[in-house]
Amino acid sequence: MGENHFSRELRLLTPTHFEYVFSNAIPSVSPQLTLLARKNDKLAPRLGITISKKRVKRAHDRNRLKRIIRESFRLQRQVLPNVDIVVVGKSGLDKLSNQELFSLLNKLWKKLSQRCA
RNA sequence: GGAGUUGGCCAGGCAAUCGUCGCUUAUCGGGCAUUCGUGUGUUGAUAAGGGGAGGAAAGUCCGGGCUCCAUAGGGCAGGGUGCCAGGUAAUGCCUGGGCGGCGAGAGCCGACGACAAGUGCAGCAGAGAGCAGACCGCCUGUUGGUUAUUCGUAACCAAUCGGUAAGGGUGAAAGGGUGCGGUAAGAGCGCACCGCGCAGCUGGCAACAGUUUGUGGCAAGGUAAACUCCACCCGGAGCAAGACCAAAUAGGAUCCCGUAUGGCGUGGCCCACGUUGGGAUCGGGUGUGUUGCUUGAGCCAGUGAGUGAUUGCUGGCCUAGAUGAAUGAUUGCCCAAGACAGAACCCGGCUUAUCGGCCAACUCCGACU
RNA sequence: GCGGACGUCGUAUAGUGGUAAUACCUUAGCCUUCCAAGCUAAAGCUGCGAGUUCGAUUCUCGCCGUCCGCU
Repeated sequence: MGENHFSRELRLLTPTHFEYVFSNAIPSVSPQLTLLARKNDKLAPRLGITISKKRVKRAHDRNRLKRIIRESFRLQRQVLPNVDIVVVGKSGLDKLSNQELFSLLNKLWKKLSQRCA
């Protein structure tokens, strides 16, 4: 297995996982995105994404945003501590270009790893 | 060459690196089940191979398949469709035809049955709006007045009893059109032509068309996306349907109602059919399990039938199946510079969004031969 | 994914084919020393696009938006 893989162990899969994060989270906020994190007992960080239909209307855009968030997480995974992260999309998220979203996420990952360290 | 109409097709490409979801094969390791054992099944990791969104995947507006309720049966209610014929699993779709409208043409558009069955509706304006109606006007008569007079009356004015649908005016709409006759003035009152209805005949499966036929006699005004009538169609719910596994809408406790001409069984009511209690609360326990899930009214090619939609036969092909949900990111090159946009049970249509490009057939205009 | 309901002044609601109504709000005036209350007046709406009709908020169709229910 390569170093930058992204398999099912690295995702939040069930509502109980999400509840765990929401109940006691360390935030990292920007106008378009909110990141919530909480330390887990695993050996790697895990990612969950919520973007509601109300915030981003088109399925096509929701898929695009989720792909880019996953891709960014995959590339920055080695830098992150062992935490569960939930990415919450907000209104206006679909206005960002791919480049803008990547740089925004990089900032937020760094902020999170500082706070959780 | 320009302008246009119709039908069909494509939906950026290539390379490198990293990554994602199924499938197949191989290797490795562990657990479980089974076996005396080899082994087999299941599961995990790695590697390789091959596959992985659309023409609209969208809206959910129709029609079906499939599943459960009864094998979905009868009636009422309700809803839908609406020129004719054909196609289809079926349709509100498609094809061909008819009729009407638009266009110079190729072509395009049309909820296009019935108001000479019944009931209703039409504000304001206007005299009158429904087996109509007299405001102005036109005309006969009567009465009164004035003028003229051949003393019989005549003309004009006013009032009034009537007649009249030609003209004016109102309105979205005022009960055929033109001409001649006719009349006090008029009028389908009569006649001619045109238009219209009904019947016959001819052509056509039919819608409908034609008619040098007969007849009516000018009505039967408009409106059915008003009720309604006529013809045809429709049982309800939806994969969060449903099925399987485990104790699993279970089993248990308490209370209330009911005890059969009753209750329940899925979505209006009655019948019929099936079944035999129903409801509330408490307590306990528990899945984001497996399946349904992709081979299908499937696609491609050839050929036969048909004007066509479509369909018969033969051969070939397998082309997403996720379940917090997969096609992406970065870089480089090329060009016509990339729009709208992401499957969630599956098909057939319709509608809506959409950068551009290609092909075929046809129409009109111009030039040349 | 499936099913259902609703769009009328800034807000909450009426309106069954003929000039779109009511209350609060807003603005102006009167009243008051001033404010509030009260009185008077004004302004401001049928989600969008087609169709039927003489005429559409109303009837029909298509879009757009909002809300609700079903693991």
